[in-house]
Amino acid sequence: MRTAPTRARSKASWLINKTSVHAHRLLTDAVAPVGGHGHHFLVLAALDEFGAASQMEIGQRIGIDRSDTHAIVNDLVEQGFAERAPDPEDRRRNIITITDAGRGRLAELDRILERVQDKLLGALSPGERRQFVALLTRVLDGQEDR
Amino acid sequence: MRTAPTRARSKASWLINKTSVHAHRLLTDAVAPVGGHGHHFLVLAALDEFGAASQMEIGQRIGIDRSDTHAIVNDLVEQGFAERAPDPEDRRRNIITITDAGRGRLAELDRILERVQDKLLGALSPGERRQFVALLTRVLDGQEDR
DNA sequence: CTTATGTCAGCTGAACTGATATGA
DNA sequence: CTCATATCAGTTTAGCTGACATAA
Repeated sequence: MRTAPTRARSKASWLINKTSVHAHRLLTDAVAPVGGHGHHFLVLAALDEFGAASQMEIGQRIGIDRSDTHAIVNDLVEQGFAERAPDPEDRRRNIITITDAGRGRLAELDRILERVQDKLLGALSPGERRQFVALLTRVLDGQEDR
Repeated sequence: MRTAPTRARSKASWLINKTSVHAHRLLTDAVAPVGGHGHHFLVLAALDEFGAASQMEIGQRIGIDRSDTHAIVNDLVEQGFAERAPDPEDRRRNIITITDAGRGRLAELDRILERVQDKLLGALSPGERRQFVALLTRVLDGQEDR
């Protein structure tokens, strides 16, 4: 069954929004059993990839609000996946560091997200998936360079 | 500037969600001056393309909740873009019909969305846009056939 | 003084849930 | 009785805004 009128289907913005709803649901469903939200993965991934950072930096890297970064870091610290310490060089800042437990958690989330990816892109061949991700990345970059 | 860690970037679900936020903002910004929301376009488009329908049918066609369909149809009726009348054959139902004013509004929204599309996919060539939409459509269809 | 960072409280819109009334 | 449809009220969550304290 076609779930939408073809003229609406031709609008990429609608397609993206709808797909995003599915993606989000797949992700939250997959992550729920281990407790935690999608943003936890992003923050841990940023810490693992770029090293310890201030909350401001983390938020900018992954494109989330500083208020939300604050809350997520709180969660991670509470669960022992990250540590928050004042920056001796700039006492306005907190330096956030990923712990060993955090790296373990990250690996776990990574596996989960890999499965989500498979479910989401199940209709595409490996080559098409790469193409799709490449196109999406360019679209997103185009938006963020505004 | 890269706005996200590469390992997170490699997750299509994150890319889609982020792009969706941009798309949504572009759309609401573009539609705001004429008053109305993105869903108004979808409902009008569905009515124009498939003809008068019950609210249930409309909601299913464009994939939105019955409660929200109700509210949107209220708006459209209030603005004179659609009419709601009881179905003589099944008095549980309302038959929603698009008006001439509604068709005019639809054309207007269509032009606006075309410009949104251009802004959103500005980084892609015409051929790439077609490819992108085709891939997105297949991903979405794959999700909806669950 | 201005600016950057962190923290907190609250707002808004989207998607959804549950309850209810009515009619098939 | 059940099921489908419409309506309404309320929940949840993401993304965001504004205010404020602290320190550069």
